[in-house]
This record gives sequence, structure tokens and C-alpha cells, in this order.
Amino acid sequence: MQASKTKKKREIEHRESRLLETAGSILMNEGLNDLTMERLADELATAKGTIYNHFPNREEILLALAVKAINKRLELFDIASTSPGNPKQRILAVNVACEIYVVHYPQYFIVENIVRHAAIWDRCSEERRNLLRSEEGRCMALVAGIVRAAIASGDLKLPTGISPEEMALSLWSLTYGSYLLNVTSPSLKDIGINDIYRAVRVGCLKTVDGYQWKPEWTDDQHTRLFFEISKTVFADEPPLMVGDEV
Amino acid sequence: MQASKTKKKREIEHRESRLLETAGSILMNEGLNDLTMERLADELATAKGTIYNHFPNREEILLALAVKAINKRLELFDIASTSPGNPKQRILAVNVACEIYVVHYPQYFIVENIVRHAAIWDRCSEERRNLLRSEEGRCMALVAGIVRAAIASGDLKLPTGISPEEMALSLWSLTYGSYLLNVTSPSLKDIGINDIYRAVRVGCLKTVDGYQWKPEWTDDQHTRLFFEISKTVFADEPPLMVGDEV
DNA sequence: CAACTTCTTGACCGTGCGTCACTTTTTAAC
DNA sequence: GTTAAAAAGTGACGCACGGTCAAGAAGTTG
Repeated sequence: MQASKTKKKREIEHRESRLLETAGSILMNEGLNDLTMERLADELATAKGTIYNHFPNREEILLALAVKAINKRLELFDIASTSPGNPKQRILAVNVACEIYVVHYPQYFIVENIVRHAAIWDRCSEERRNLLRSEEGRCMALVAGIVRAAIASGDLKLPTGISPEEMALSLWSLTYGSYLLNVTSPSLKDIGINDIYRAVRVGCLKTVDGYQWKPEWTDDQHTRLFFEISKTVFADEPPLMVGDEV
Repeated sequence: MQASKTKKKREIEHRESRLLETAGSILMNEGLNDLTMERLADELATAKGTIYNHFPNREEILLALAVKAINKRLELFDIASTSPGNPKQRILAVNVACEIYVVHYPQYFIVENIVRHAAIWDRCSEERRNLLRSEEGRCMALVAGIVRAAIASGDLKLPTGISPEEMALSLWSLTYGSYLLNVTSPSLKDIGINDIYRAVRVGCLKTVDGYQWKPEWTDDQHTRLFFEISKTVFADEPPLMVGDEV
């Protein structure tokens, strides 16, 4: 019976998505230590063995979550990189995308990092690891594409020996590093970091300025444009607030 | 017997440092998964219980390693921040210190990151966590101090609302984020990053340029000064090579 | 309905962390 | 040197958790 066959298949697929949702929520609310296979099985009202029909081990579940995460990030980057305006505006849109990602999808940001650890990474299947790497590559390619467009239009000239990807890496790691420190160091306030989001926005602006990427913006223009983009280009996402904090 | 007392104490201290060395080397050569308490006990020719006289759990050993790591980093930062020259030169010396740290002490860099993970962090003692945080704070304070000196001397003017620490964070997270990506993504080359060290150097230069930190340098001056500092200020450390790669 | 395939189950195993009652060594007192 | 108390060392044990697999249930097919 074809209908019945697909029904079972759908049931299984549905369980897999429930599994990932549940895993994500445990991870977010109670941490990695509480995300056990028994716990997951309980929560899904199934046997432990069944979970192993979906994933060969615990780590692979985390990697599957990371793939979901990077897909969301790719989606946001894609919107940013096809948004209207000159290349510099589109790079700013990527900054907006990053802030939206970290503010509104913190569990995704966290799981992307968990999975980078060798202790976890090494236990995952080649297939899913390649999948993640390739999505990461596409994210990088989108940003590097904007840099290339700026070079082509004469808005930007890179130092000799620096590739568009390496320029993009400046921005990406400034952003990524800051947010990561923010997530893992609970008390940045104590060491003089009051508004990490503004710090990242200004940091990226100054880095872009340092590369003398045209057109020039004042700090005010930059801030205004940032929030304008968050409202227009990313109208589907919950809006970012000035002085937003997590 | 006083002499005997200190002898025993020294023996214990000596074992603790051997313990950390051994743990560090297993971690580096075989990874976190192979760093087991049984293994450590074997390697030290002692019983498992004895290890628990030194550390209450496995995670605390990692944190102790991280404390050693950050002490090394602090030492390098201290040399950098008291090096001769104007504030911009001293900030460049910090960049040099970071590259030395990551190139010559990769195990330290790695363990600092391992320990940031909630799954490990949460199981460590308040005392050692505070110790690490305070050392981190001192690192940040050293860099922020250079930024303050530049402001005081008129070489630098920060945008309104940005603290010296937030400015320092731009540089630190650009560096930290890039090196972290480098360590955890084996194949940066595949996505267009050819020389991560040069990319970081240029990224930091451009960021500093974006803040219009005086005096201005050409790319060539910057590169020359970088390697000069690595040879003079950090003469005690193995030298950095142009196009160095790990 | 029977034969076959696919999926589900949970008891079971191995591993590795951390404990603790017991032994050995060290220290202190006389 | 002897002895009692304190400190340090030991490894068998308990336990939690990841992962397996043989047996049974459910679904499919002719």
C-alpha cells in the first residue's frame, strides 16, 4: 500500500524533526551534559534503540543541529547579499544578518560552536561533516562575492596578497570572536564591555573604513543605515533594538 | 622533621606539575577523548585516587592547564605592553605576542578554548574559574591601557560611546576568531584563505587604521616593524617566520 | 493469511568518572 | 627508637551513560 508506506516514512521523518527540536531545546535550556540518549528517548516516548535508527551516535545529532543552524545563517546571508544598494551596503546587511542570527537564534550560534570541538567533530560521519563544511564555504563565498563586487566597481582596493576571502575573514572573525567571547564569558561588563553589539558594529565599520571601502560613512549614517536595513531587508525577522541585549 | 616535610611537599608539587605536563601532552597528541583519569594515572605510575588528591575532577585539570596557558599569554602581553615605542607600536607588539602565542604554544591556545565550553566550565570550582577570569581581565586591561595611552597622547580618538576595552575587543576578537577558525576548520585553504597569519596581521592593521590611530603606516612599514618587533622585543621566543604555517 | 521486510524495544555490555574503606607512609611526641 | 596520630596512596566498587543486538511487533506484499 503506497499511501501507508509514505505514512510510515512521514512518521519517521516527523520523529526526526521532533528529535532535533527536542535535542535543541534540552541543549539550550539545560546544557550539553543533560542531553543524554536516555533523556531524549524518554522525551520522545520511544526506546533508545530507535534513536540509533536516526543517528549513529550522540555527536551526529549535534552535527545535524549545526547543519540546521548553518542553513539558517546561509538563508540570512543570502538575503543580505542580494539586498539592494551598493556593495558596502550589502556588507552592512551581512553585519545585520549576523546580529539577527546571534540575537534571535542563540541556540544555533551555540551549537555551531559546540560542533567545532575535536572531541565531537571527530566522532561524526564524513558525509555530514562535508555537508557542514560546504555550507560554511557557501557562506564565505557569499560575503567574498560582495567584496569582489566592490573591487570590480572600484569601491575597494585590497592590499597586495590579500584575497577577498581573507578580507571577509577579518569581518567574520571579528564578529564571530566577539559573540563567542560574549557567550562564553558571562561577565564582559566587568572588564569594560558595555554593549557588545554596538562594539561589533563599530568594529566592523572601522575595519571596513581601514580598507578604505567607498563610499565613506559617518558613524551616524552607519548606525541609521544599520537599523534601516534590519527593518526593511529583514522585515520577516523580529526587529533588532538599539542597545539590544541577550 | 622539617626537611622531610618539605621534601614530601615538593614531591607532591612535582607530581602535580608532571600531571599537568602529561595531561597537556595527551591532549595535544591524542585529543580530549583520550585524556582519561586511568590513562593519566598509568602514565604517572600512580593510582587513580591519588590524582583526585590534586584535582576534584577531570575538568578541573583542564582548567588548571588553561590557567597555565593564560599565564603565558599574560607574560607575552606584558612584554608587549611595556615594549619601547609609541602606543601604536605597542599595540603592534601585542599582535606579535598573539601570533607567537598561537604559533609556538598551540596547546595553550587550544586548551583555553576547550575550557570555555559550558559542559566543562560548569563542573569546575569557583576559585579556579575566578582565577582564570581575573587573568583574562588583566590581559584585557593591558591592551586597553595601551589604547588609553594613545588617547591621552592624542594619537587616537574613539567614537562616542566606545570604551578603550571595546576598541581592544575589536582587535582581540579578530585575532582570536581567525585563529580559532584556523584550528577548527582544517581546510581554510579550500575556501580561499591562503595565509591566515598575514590575513590577521593585515586585518588588525586595517582595523587600527579605521580608527585613525596615529602615526599612519604603509603596509610595508607595518610588515617590517612587525618582524622587527618579533626579533627585538621577543628575542627570547623562537622567531616568527614570514609565511609561517602550523 | 502467510511470508517477508522493516522497525522497535529494552536488557545488556563496556567504558570511564568519582568514591571510600583500607593500607602504607610520614610526622610528631615522648 | 617506639608509638600514636595524621596524611597520603590505593584500587575495587558503584554508577551513569553511550552504544549493541536478539527477539518481537508492526507494516508490506502477493
